[in-house]
Amino acid sequence: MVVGAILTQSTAWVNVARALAQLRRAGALRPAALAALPAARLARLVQPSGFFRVKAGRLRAFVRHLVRRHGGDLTRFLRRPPAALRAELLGIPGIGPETADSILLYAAGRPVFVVDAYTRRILSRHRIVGRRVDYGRLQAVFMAHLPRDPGLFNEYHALLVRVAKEYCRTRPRCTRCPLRFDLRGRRPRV
DNA sequence: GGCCAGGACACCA
DNA sequence: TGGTGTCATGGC
Repeated sequence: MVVGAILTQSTAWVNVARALAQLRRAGALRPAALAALPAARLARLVQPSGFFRVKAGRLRAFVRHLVRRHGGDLTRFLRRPPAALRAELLGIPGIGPETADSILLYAAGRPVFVVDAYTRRILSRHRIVGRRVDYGRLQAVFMAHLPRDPGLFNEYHALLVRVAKEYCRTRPRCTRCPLRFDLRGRRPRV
C-alpha cells in the first residue's frame, strides 16, 4: 500500500499495478528487499508507472527512513499515533499531504480523508468549495461532516474517483463535460 | 503526434 | 503566496 501510494502520484492506477507486479515478481515489496535494491534496478522495475527515476528515489527515501528510524519494522511504524505518523511522513522527501494521507488511510487504517484531484474537481464544480481551496480546508469539509470511519472514508473516496472516471469514460468526446478540466488546476477547456 | 493522467518539489516574481 | 516547469510512461 505504501509503495502504491507513492507510485500513483499523478499516475493512473493501471500503470501503478504494472509496476507493482514487476516489484512483486522481483521479490522487492518487503522493506529489507526494497532497501537492498540498487537505484538503477529499482527505477527499471517501477518504469511502467512513469517518472521512474523520481519515484525510485522517493521509494528509497521512504525505506531509508524506515530502516534508520524504525529498524525496518513497517508494522511498528504504522502503529504510531496518526498525527505523529503524518508529520513524520511529511518529513520524508517526495511524500506530500495526499500521499501521507493515503498511507494513513489505506496502510495504517486511520480515519483520514484523502483529498485528490478528483475530490477537488467534483467539489469545486458543485461550488461546495472554491477552485483554489487548500488541501487542509478541503479535507476538513469531509472530516467535519462524516463519521470518523476508515471504511467509510475509503469507500467515499473510491466512489468520488469512480463517479468522475465513469462520467468522463462514458462521454469521451463531450467538450461540455462539467467535470472535464485540467487536473493540475489550470483553466477548463470548456 | 498530441493530449492527458488519483503529486511533489524547486524556482521565481 | 501563487504560478509555472519538471519529472516520463502509456493509452487513446
